[in-house]
Amino acid sequence: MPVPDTPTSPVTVDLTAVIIAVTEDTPVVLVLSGDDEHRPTLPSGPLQPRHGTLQAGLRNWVERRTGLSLGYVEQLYTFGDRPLPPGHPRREDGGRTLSITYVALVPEAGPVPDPTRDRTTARATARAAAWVPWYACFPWEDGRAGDPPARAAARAALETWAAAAPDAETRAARAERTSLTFGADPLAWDGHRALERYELLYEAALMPEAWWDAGRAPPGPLGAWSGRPLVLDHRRILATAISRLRGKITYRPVLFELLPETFTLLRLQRTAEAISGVPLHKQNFRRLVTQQKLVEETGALDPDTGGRPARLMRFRPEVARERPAPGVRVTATRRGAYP
Amino acid sequence: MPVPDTPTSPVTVDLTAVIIAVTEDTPVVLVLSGDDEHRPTLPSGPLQPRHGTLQAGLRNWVERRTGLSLGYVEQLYTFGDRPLPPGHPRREDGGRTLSITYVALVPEAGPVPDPTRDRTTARATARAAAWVPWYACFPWEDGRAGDPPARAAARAALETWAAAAPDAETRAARAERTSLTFGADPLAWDGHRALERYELLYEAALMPEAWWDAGRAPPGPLGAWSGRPLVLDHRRILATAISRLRGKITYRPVLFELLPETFTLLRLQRTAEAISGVPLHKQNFRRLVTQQKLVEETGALDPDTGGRPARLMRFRPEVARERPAPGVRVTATRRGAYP
DNA sequence: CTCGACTATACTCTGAGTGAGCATAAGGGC
DNA sequence: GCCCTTATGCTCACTCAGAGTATAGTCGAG
Repeated sequence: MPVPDTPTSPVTVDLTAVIIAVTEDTPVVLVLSGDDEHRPTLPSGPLQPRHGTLQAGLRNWVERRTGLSLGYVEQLYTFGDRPLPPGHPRREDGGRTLSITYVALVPEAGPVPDPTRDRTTARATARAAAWVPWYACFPWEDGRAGDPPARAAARAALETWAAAAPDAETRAARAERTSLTFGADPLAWDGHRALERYELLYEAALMPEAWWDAGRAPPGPLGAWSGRPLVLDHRRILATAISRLRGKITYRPVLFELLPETFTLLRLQRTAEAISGVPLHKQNFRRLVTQQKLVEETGALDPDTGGRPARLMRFRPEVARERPAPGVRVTATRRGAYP
Repeated sequence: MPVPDTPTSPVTVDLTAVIIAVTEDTPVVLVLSGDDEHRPTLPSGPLQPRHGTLQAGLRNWVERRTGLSLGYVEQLYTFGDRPLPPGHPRREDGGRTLSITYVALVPEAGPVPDPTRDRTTARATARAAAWVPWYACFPWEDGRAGDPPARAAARAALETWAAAAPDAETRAARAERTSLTFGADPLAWDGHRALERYELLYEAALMPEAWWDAGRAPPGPLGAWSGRPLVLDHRRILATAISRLRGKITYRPVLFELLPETFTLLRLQRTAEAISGVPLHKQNFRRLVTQQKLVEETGALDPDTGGRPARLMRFRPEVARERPAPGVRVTATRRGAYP
């Protein structure tokens, strides 16, 4: 319902993909090799008239850029307030760029992205694709091996920031948010708040992106704990995807999108741990998965388990009809870390 | 990263609001009086250059259209594949309209929308705003008084549709989806699947919108069970909002956005029931809310309870720091319906 | 060929949380 | 005071989840 006398913005829409896999118990995301400043970038491309639907447009871009043909795809969020490049406070025509972002899950065994594929079609934009581990970008999010040092470092930096607030009220508010998202009790750590944590760190100017977006250089090296930045707001987008996924695995059987047709229970557990960033109790995890009837036996055994061979399982899709919210509960073991 | 040789679509962006309140235990949504065919429409307006952020643009439009100034607002979904008006298979310039949709929650006690406010600013587009009960649009979603007749009617219509499938495979798939979303067991009813249910009914051509979108008139009256349609895809958007909200109240304290500053526990329960469409066990609900420390006593009593006066409570925001997922569990009482 | 390392799998114990319902308290109308 | 209404307190049974112990297979070193 456009109103006649009101101008509308010229808008460019970018379709951006967060493509997730879990390889050797490591959660990874697909990026294209860096921009001018050598920062990795998520695959994306502009929405075009020939794209029938938004999702079709996304699949098309990903295929052209990386050769990957996606399976599970889900819309993530629409970002409209992109940081503008310094020196360009606003586009001349008053327009703006929207990013409609999607998460895609691909099984480890899926085709490996092949940038040459793109080059053969003579695209000037072809760049090398690579898998980057999530936790290289978010070291504080990986609690699988116990409370990571980066977590304490982030908390300390935030506490300094909170204490430096101009007035008591701001100080209290900052401390409140810090304790809410980075609370010191490892048992109360809430994996779902990954996005909140990134946003807090950004706001506290502890992420270099905050400085770049402001058109300035970071005051100094921020330390290894702060992780690897991506171009523009792509690290924020990745944080959004992580938060969303961590929630989703608890009530929908999406984990299986990340696994091959058959897998062992340990493999399933490691995948759940990779996504949630938390160590799980092995026996209880198996009990949960089996008595929820999420999987069924194939009858085959995995030959290279190392010890006693594990049974190979397969996902049982019927579970969706039987249980309202089939998924894996993720509560960290009290002892922290793997046994 | 636009690619030089690829055309981009001219895109118009519409910001659309699903504004929710609960009045007298009825969940309602704010609509503007009908379009040409007298169908209600959600408040919306085009994104403009002067809007700083998407959310600011939305708030601005809602304020201009209805006089409401929104509190809690959350992005819902971006729809890009709007049904095109019949006779216009595609816009001449190849462009399209995106709808970025938001859910807003307002307390019952909030200001009542006043369309005259808009008229005084001489907008030709001013139309009367009204609150429409959700369940007028989705009669099958309201299970508070026990299994509603509309639910059985919808299921029956879907089963007919499934049986009429051309081949056995399609037949099985349709029956599967029907039983997944509309399963006959009232105990297994999953409130979160509201969107899936609407989409299934749409696909089965049991919603008039499906016919309109195809450029045809529905073959006949569909029966009261099919509920009240909205303009374009707005009923789908509302279904998306319902699904999202039903999920969210279980792990975030958003219910309180719908309530005045102080309220009785029964009022809180009725609000939870209104949103979830399911009757709750009174004593257990109180136990949950109190021992989760979601609320605290104000010391005051509600004078017009009817029987024994109820204590007035208030939300305790500190709970967000103490509990990872503060919210109200919604499991229907086994007996169904209110006692 | 036996032992030890390693991993898979089975089972037990225990306490917290939840579904259900009974019982009691505190108002109002008559 | 009786009865209706709603609020509030409490019990009981049962399920499920966290933690840990115990047993079963397989491999490789000695």
